[in-house]
Amino acid sequence: MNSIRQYRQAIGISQTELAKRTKVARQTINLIENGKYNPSLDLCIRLAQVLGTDLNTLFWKVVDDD
Amino acid sequence: MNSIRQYRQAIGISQTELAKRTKVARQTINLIENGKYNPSLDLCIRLAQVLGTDLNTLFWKVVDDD
DNA sequence: AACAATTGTCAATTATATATGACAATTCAA
DNA sequence: TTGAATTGTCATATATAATTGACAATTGTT
Repeated sequence: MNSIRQYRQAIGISQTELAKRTKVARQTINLIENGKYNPSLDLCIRLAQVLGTDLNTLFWKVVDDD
Repeated sequence: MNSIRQYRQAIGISQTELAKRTKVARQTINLIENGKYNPSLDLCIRLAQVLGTDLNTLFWKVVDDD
């Protein structure tokens, strides 16, 4: 689905630590990693910044149309 | 702020039409164009698709750090 | 000037993202 | 195999995204 977990583990931090750095609750991170909901743009941007990547890489799924 | 209005006008459609195509209320489009709030990721993705662009182009503001 | 289409905005409501606290399940090192 | 850290999940509460309807302000056309 999305690749937040992989980026998080790549920098070796826990959900708790990622939550702290992006200023949300740990449960929010958990739900997002498990694809259970739909974060706000602001949070997506904070996630991308903290994970050292960008919006497209984290959230843009190319849909091929044939 | 963001460049949704420019992309919308580039394809020559009204807020009402963009709202219809992204399946939200016109007021929602208006608020987003005027930077008054924080859309959901799902909506950001629909906007990027309808406007023929991508998340980074619409919403990723590069912060230079020096 | 008059009219139509578009945009800005307000108030009230509904849907849902996010918070908080708590606890069970799992993973992993001692 | 015990215990600590991490993760999954539940229930309740709060903040805010998004809807609906309506109307004023603006822009564009004839």
